[in-house]
Amino acid sequence: MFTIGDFAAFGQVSARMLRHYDALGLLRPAVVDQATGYRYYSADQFSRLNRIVALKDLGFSLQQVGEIVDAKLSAEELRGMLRLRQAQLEDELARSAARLTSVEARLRLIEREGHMPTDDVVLKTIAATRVAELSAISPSYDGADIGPVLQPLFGQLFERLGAAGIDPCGSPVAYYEDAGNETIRVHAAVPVETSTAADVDILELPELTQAATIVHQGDMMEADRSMQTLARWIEDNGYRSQGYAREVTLQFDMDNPANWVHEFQIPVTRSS
Amino acid sequence: MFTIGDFAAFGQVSARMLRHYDALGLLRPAVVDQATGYRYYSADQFSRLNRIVALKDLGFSLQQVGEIVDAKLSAEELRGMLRLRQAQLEDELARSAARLTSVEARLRLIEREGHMPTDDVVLKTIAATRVAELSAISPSYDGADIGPVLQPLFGQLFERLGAAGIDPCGSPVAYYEDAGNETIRVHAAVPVETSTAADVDILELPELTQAATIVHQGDMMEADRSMQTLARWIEDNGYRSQGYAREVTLQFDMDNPANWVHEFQIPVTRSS
DNA sequence: CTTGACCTTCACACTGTGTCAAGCCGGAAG
DNA sequence: CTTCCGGCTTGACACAGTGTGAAGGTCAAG
Repeated sequence: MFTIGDFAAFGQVSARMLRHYDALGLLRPAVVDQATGYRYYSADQFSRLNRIVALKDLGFSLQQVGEIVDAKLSAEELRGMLRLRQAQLEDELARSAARLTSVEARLRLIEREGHMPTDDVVLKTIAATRVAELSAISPSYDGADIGPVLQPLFGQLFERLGAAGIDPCGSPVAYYEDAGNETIRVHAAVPVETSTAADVDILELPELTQAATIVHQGDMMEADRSMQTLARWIEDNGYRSQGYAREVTLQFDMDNPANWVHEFQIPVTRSS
Repeated sequence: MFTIGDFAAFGQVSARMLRHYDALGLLRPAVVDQATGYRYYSADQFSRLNRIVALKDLGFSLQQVGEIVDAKLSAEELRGMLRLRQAQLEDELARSAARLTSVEARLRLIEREGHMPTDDVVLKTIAATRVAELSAISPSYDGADIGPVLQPLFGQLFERLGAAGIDPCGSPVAYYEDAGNETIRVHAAVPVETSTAADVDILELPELTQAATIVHQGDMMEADRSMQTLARWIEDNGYRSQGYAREVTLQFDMDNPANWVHEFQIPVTRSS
């Protein structure tokens, strides 16, 4: 017979936990003194304690541990749980590795620049969106060329939507495609509910399962700065860009570009 | 200006969390309507939100995130935190990998035997212990040879301790060393507080930083079964044994070996 | 009998997040 | 202008596993 303290010390758990297991019915003391309430454990209960500890160390919850040790599960169910746990652990492993890469990237960055970045890149999922859009050709990828094409395009888009009585239901999005001969096709889009409209193209922007995003504040002439931060992040964190970037306009001020806020989104995949 | 719902949807967090961050002072809405209490966020707050999310994704706690984004930390402290986090992540990674190995080992075992083992191996740390001991030579490692040497040895040990008025303060431990010529030296030890004694050897059993342990119930003649389970576990889980095993007697019944309970402890290290 | 170590129960704390309930508010439709 | 729905507010409870502390009873040794 062991007192709770002795049993705990030998079993590498705290007495607190033994009481907890008792309360959960996971491991009942062999004897409880009726008068004093003292718990006493027998030596052969170490087996059960060890099963519990072993299972818990595998990362199962106490409830799952309970189901497993009390053999409420068939071998088949058990296999299932273990496989599930295996998958979870593989996932966890990948996630930890990615975090580690990110932390290391940040350390490198801090060594290089002497401070932490204030514009932070975030990985997110962007849902598919139905948009109304217009497009046009710009002579180059240069911000100085794109602006004069894009802005009137948005003007026209909103004008036509207004005329058709269609309301935008989200923030405007711009994106670009190679159009050959060094030119690019500029798309001005805005989320809508309707699926038909006369003067504008209605289409579905596909989901981006994983997109690296950064918020850019200020004039689009300085977009390069943010795009470079983004590009470096993607490389440093072990991703590869895949497809065209999108620019979401979060705040627009006709008079003062310094007040603009955009989010850049680049679809990425893990590079192996 | 974004309502909490819009801000949340775009920032990939829940409105619940934004309220939480508000309460923590981590991210205050740009405007709170005094009359209604409605929170309104400005577009440029996405930067801060993203910093928070990025840091949180690195695995920092909200409190740490708060310290970091509010720049209460020098670059040096920041580096420190990142390094610490890096170490933690490496640790986590190793732990996850070990768990994964264990889960896989268990799956193999279940495939092989059709059920889960009921005797579970647990990895633990065993603290250094001061013991009083006697030793003798046994002709072989065979249980049939060891028993007749060990039992009288323990008898003698307890007798001498009793005569010297020294009380054991823990469970008896046996261990074995090669003594050349196929023989082994058998040690019978028991923890004590004193550091001097006449008739017995007093020494310190070294700490076992990592020991694979299993509880064996019943006669020591069947110890092989448990030892084999232990050996297989060590191999399957990517460890290597290192040094001599110890047997701790947790329950002893003079008359009925079936009631005996022992724990076997084998020091191990991760095999690369 | 006293003392000190150990036991009892009960309760609160942490972290990050979900969810529920009761009630107010904003905007659109009738 | 009313009515209605969806979104907002606060407050609370919950989860899982563990630590900690208080208030009080018990065991064993001196």
